[in-house]
Amino acid sequence: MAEKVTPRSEDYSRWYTDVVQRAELADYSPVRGSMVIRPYGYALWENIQSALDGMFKETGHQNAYFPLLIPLSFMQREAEHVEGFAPELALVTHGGGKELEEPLVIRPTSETIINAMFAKWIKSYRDLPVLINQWGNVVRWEMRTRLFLRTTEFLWQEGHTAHETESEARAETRQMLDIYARLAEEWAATPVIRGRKSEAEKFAGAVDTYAIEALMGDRKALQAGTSHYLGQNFAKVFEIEFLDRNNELQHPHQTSWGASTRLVGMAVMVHGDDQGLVLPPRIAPHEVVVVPIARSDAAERAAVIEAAGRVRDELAAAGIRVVLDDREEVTPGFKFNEWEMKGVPVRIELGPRDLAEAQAVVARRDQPGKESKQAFPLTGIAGAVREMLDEVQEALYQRALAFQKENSHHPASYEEMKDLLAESGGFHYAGWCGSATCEQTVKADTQATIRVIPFDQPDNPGRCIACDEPATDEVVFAKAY
RNA sequence: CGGGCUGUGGCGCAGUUUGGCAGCGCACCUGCUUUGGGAGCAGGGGGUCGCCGGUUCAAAUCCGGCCAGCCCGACCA
Repeated sequence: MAEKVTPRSEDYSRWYTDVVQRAELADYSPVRGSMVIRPYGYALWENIQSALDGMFKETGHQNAYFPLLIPLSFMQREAEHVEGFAPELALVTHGGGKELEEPLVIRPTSETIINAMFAKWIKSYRDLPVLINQWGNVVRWEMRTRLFLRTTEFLWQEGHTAHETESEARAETRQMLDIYARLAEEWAATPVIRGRKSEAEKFAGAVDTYAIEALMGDRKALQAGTSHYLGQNFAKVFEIEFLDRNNELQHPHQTSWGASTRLVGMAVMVHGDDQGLVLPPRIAPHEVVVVPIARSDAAERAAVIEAAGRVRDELAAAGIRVVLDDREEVTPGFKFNEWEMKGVPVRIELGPRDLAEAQAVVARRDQPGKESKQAFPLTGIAGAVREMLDEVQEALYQRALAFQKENSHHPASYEEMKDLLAESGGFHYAGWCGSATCEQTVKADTQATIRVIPFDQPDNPGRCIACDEPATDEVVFAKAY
């Protein structure tokens, strides 16, 4: 596989690109801006996917699938929506050797086609709520791309719901944002800030956009999931109407919400180190790798391999995702480095010395080096490893949380914020008067944008960091991906 | 789309200044010895030098054009 990666401190961008490729998460494809997700990266995505999918279903959503190709005219119905997406649309103009009468867009998101269908399906308040999710791919013609973080085509899920009332729809929006926050925090071990987007940052066509924002290792913010309250905007233009309980015609209130393979990039950037990936156990394709240390003596070798197989079976029986690396063509030292590159949370080494003492040597990925290795008795090893995996999960979260706190600032003045942003990035909590002008001023001066207006607000938001007028909210400024 | 860098076996590069047999390291294949932190030795396979054109006896090398990728900015999950 691979040797070393560019050190994180030397060049974070290159470090990220190196790690993604050398850990075999993804590779560049022949098509500009698009990527191939390799089996190891896809396994990671599948774990994220199944965690989310489970939470969606627990909250009453059903999966469905809508087509990739959307009539251009559908996209044009909602004015803000088309304006927002027009620059990044990919168009299909020919099919079957002929020019199409109407161009088709490759979906950048599916609000329009889904709502066109909702209009057919929703007639009565008894049809509501409609709670639908779709797993699929979308295409947005991006100028600058980065593996997982921004590619022309990416995988995601998009939820689309319709409700009788605004309050019900708004509650749905918040519920789904909470699910994204749980995914980030409980599964990906990444603390996030929950909040609302400013007018400038919100989804094209939404009334309100909510998002979770996480802090990456280079102190830049990453939007890790969004949830939109769409109001009746789409319902009106797609003529979705239902008869309410008073026999009156109404437009439903709607939501949409999405999270993408970007979450894979987030996990890489939050936890990785100079040895490569560091994966939170709950989303890691393999939670444990067993590496037998077998010398040439045939009998000894057979005994070690057999014992390693038993350890593997015992862990698997305990529900742990475990892999036995019994390759003979590479040395144990090579395997250690390779699995560290791939971020496997726990490694078990088993050699003749261990067999003699009925033990195995266990190493944690989040505590690199030989020093942190410890020996566990083979008896009851599955339980001990289970416990260690939980500790690793928690330790990764606590470390990321400490990093986020260290890099969250409450600048006393605009000058201070500008200096801090130029030096080191991070989250900057500051008052904002609510004007787009001040938002733009900050962006022009510092490249930082309002990432979120957090739900958690202080009693008094103080004064606007840019204009010093009384603030309406405390917001989080940061440079973002 | 602007600025910068780079295109030479799978990967990383040298060779380009001064035109003259296409090389090195890693990876790959075979064999033997190895195996507790990226093994050793021996043998072997693999490249129309990004593409098109020009100059020349001769082009990876000089000239013109084009294309692609990466990094930095404006747009975005």
